[in-house]
Amino acid sequence: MSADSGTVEGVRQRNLSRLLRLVHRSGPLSRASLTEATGLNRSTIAGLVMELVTAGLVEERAPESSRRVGRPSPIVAAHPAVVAIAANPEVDAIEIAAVGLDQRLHARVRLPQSSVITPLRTAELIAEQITRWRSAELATADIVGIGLAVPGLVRAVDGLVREAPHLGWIDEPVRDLVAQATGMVTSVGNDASLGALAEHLYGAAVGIDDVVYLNGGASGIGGGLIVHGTPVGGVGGYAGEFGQNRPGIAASADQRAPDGVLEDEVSRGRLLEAVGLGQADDAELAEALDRATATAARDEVERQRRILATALSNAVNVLNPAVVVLGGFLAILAERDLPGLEAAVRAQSMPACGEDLRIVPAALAEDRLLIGAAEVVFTDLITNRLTDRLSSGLVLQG
Amino acid sequence: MSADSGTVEGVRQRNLSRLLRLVHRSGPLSRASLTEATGLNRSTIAGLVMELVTAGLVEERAPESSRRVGRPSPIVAAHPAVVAIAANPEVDAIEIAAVGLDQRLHARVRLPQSSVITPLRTAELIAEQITRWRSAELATADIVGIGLAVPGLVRAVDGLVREAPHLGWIDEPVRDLVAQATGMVTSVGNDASLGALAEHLYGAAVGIDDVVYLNGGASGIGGGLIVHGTPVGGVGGYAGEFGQNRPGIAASADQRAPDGVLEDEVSRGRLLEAVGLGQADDAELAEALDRATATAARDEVERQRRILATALSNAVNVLNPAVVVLGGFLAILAERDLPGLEAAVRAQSMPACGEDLRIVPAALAEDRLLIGAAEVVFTDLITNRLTDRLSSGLVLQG
DNA sequence: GGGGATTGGTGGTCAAGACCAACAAATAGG
DNA sequence: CCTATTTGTTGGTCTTGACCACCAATCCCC
Repeated sequence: MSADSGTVEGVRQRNLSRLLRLVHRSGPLSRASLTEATGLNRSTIAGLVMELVTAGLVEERAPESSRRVGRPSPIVAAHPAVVAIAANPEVDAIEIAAVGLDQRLHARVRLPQSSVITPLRTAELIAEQITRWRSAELATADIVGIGLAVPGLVRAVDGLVREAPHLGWIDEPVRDLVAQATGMVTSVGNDASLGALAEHLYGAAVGIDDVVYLNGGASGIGGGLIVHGTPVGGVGGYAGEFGQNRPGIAASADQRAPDGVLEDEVSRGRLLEAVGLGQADDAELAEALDRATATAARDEVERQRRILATALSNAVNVLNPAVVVLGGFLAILAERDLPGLEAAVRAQSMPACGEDLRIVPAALAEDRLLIGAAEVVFTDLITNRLTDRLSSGLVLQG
Repeated sequence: MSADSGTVEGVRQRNLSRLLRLVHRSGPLSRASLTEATGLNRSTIAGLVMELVTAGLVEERAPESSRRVGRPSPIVAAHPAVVAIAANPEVDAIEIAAVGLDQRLHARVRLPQSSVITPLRTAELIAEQITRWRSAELATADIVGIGLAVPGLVRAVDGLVREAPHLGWIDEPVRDLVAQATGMVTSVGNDASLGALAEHLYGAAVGIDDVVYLNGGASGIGGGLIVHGTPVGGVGGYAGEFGQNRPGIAASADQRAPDGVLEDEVSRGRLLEAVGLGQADDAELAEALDRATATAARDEVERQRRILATALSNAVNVLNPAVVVLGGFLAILAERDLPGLEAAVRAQSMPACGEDLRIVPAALAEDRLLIGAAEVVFTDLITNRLTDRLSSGLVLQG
């Protein structure tokens, strides 16, 4: 409301946002490159940067030796003290991290839990961890908000966790609980959607505006969409649930679960079973699959790849993405023969849709969920909460 | 380039666009309601409206008797002379219309063709029709561009028709051909995507930001997506090809085409066959289905509805739309028991995704394709080409 | 070490656009 | 006919950014 988009003051807001977004996403940039990227005047850039510096959001550093003619341009970087707290509650543990506006991971802990974590306990643990960090790693930090990645359906409007089967949560007002416990602005999102966001911004799909992301975890298959460069939520914010789709299965012999959904057929559990493992992490699973000589194991891999290919084709036909990013055990399945999978998907898609398509494994490690959760906080800060940070520079008038 | 988004001049551009978009989409509005809708100052609105009036894009009319206290506010309406030409080439005919910025259909013809129309012939026919109209219905009209709705895959960047199986077109530079023949700005889009756009703006999904649209025609099933209130194209612009998806079919007895795609199973042809008709339009088909007593016909309807429900569920899980709009024979299938179809879709979707979902038949008649095609022209005009229309009002300074 | 090139800093001017306040116009209702 | 209310109209103000000129800083290359 205060930053009317139609008014002249709004221009400055937008330009400040553009600048901050640039240095946040692209990393440290010289002032010269900022003028080039934005098309604004040198003096304008100088003023905008100064405002961001005084707001404590950005830092200017001595220029690097650029190996170029001319006066070196100072480097503008995100202020290292600005951080967001990201958290990811799981069945057996909760992971909490402090992610910097400069894309650095300032701190990170994994707090194992003896029993399944509750929403209230989640809020408590986050609050405790923040106070602990505040007197140590984050003593000088400027915490701008909290982002949660929850393995379940999250209603976008109010951060209510509708259902997190893995955690046993139903209709839990997680956002409000955490906000109350910490007194900080909090946002909650679906873990897979946040993974998609992270891969889009910093991972395997950087610069790609149309992305389909599927992640294979122990509990099933989740996913997220990027359309026009922005994450897709749908009305409720529940979009991306590829795992619940009913896949077309060409050969009926390939079907294991009658009337089952994708994650019943393409599952980590079935892969573990096929190689005779009880529990294993992704690396162990990949290795076991590499070693496996039994035809049963290989057949299971091929079966799952066939079904996955059809499921991906359906998504490709509808969304025509430039890139499909696969994470978790789906990446393992894919990487056993990436061109083969691409070919299989192309064969079942509209030819034109297949042309521009690339299938790639996820590039970010497990902290992609935390990065994505933090990113939501930063996006909110940059686009909506900038005005509040820009303290009164109006004294000059007197 | 000229209208930098970060500069002050861009503000006026955006405000002019907002105003014009409002009167175009919402119809005639009083100046008072424009100030309320935009939050801009009265005097600002006056200036903006005047600029649009002098540009010939908008008209001011005497105020209506508002039955309210106070000075009556003049009505701002889209200028009735501003029109876009919309065309829709089909197998046996080409349909051409002149759609007004005021949402009126100024003129419309259907030109039957003895043989399948070629791209070149399409361009010629459009050009001829325009010259014909120019000396009659559109004598005083201000034609701002041409929009084509093509039943096939259209590459977004250059308007190349990659493949229109129905017309036998492959890699035809339709946009350039039409632009050359007419000398006018031309845009080309997939017919179903344009139908989705029309339903979103003026039809069954007005005000809904997340829409899935499926249209059942004689040649198959096409579709379009609206996400965040804007049409989704994907990288190439081929998004929305639901018909090529491989549906999950729960009961193998329901399968007719082995390894077939959705439009092989759910098809107008199979319905006609089931009721023993050779050719029929949608009304006749609906009536025949109503009359049909043979269990074979009813079974076929139920079979197609089952498969359609699964296909819709898949889309609902991934996109979490607020509304699914069904057109063509899919509307006939759906309307035989709309709550039943909704229930079937809900049963196969994530519960949360199903909650906010409504399934509705398309509200616009067959001209929805033409409306959508014209809309693309208007959107381009409003967002990109406004600058060119605003002729030099700089004389006042002297 | 000097010349050329690029960029930052400062100070000032200029144009553009939106806002604001006061006034005029037009209407309903008494 | 008069008043209250709403809205158009007008002229002035404020903020913002562009542009310019000049100087200083720093680097590459000769």
